[in-house]
Amino acid sequence: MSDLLKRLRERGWRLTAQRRVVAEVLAGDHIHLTADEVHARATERLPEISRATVYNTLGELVSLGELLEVSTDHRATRYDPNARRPHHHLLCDRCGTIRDVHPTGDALSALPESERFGYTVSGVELTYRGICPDCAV
Amino acid sequence: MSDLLKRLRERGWRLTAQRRVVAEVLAGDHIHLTADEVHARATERLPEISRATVYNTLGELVSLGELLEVSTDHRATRYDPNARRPHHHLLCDRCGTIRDVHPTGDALSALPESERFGYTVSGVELTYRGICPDCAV
DNA sequence: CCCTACATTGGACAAGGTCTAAGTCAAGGC
DNA sequence: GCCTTGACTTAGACCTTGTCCAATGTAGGG
Repeated sequence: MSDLLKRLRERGWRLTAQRRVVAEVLAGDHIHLTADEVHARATERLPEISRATVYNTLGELVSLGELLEVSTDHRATRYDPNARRPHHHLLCDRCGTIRDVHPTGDALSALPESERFGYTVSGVELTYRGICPDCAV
Repeated sequence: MSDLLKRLRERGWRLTAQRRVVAEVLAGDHIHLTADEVHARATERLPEISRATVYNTLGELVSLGELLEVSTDHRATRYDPNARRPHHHLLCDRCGTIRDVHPTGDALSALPESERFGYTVSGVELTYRGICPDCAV
């Protein structure tokens, strides 16, 4: 966490209370909050933080490569703090819970040249779908 | 296309002019329209069709398994008529164009038991990202 | 400790999508 | 062929998510 803040400082980030709180709220594994959830949790620690600042900060962290946007459905975008460790997602179709997973193999090389249509392919996202243990009752 | 309408009729779908037009608009390969685009094209053939009906019809086709929702970014959901033929997607990060692709291998079996967290895994989506030839200039 | 460029704020705005109440019509029964 | 009825459609209000802006506040270098 303090690593993150240090890295950002080195890149010229001005360290404000708001930005620190947003970074704190996002720390951890299997964390995939929406912007509004981030705002709600940030408000607990810093009541006067505004929605606009949360959106701004999330956007900055995404462009700095510290945060990943995950859009699993037509609802709110979720933010994934594990941008520095590559991984994929396992999603519960009932409750929407997301887990980080690490499949074997290399999905990128599974796309043959003939299926690339002239695109320069730079990455691949895998989203596994299923029902989580809590919803399986 | 008439196959689709026939299948739906057998499942108790009442066949209206609006539903027929929506189905017609979605026919074809590499078609990934947003709801508003569907509405715009449907309006050309049936000027009085409403937005609500387009949304209703798209939603019904999705639950019937005839249509796939694709949410690649934080923008409008796109609808993919190739739900009956399994495939994945290749997406241009600049202009958002989507192509249907068929990678080799079985991504489902690439997720080991230890990474399933007790979920019943039923499917997997692959989204390749890159730059399309038109944007590569 | 001051200055200033950068950050934050609240509220207006926009896009995508859902809901409702009232009117319309497909299709089965006669 | 016509009636009936419950499913379908409609317009528009409304909700949620996200963006933008002008005014205000403040981190951090000098």
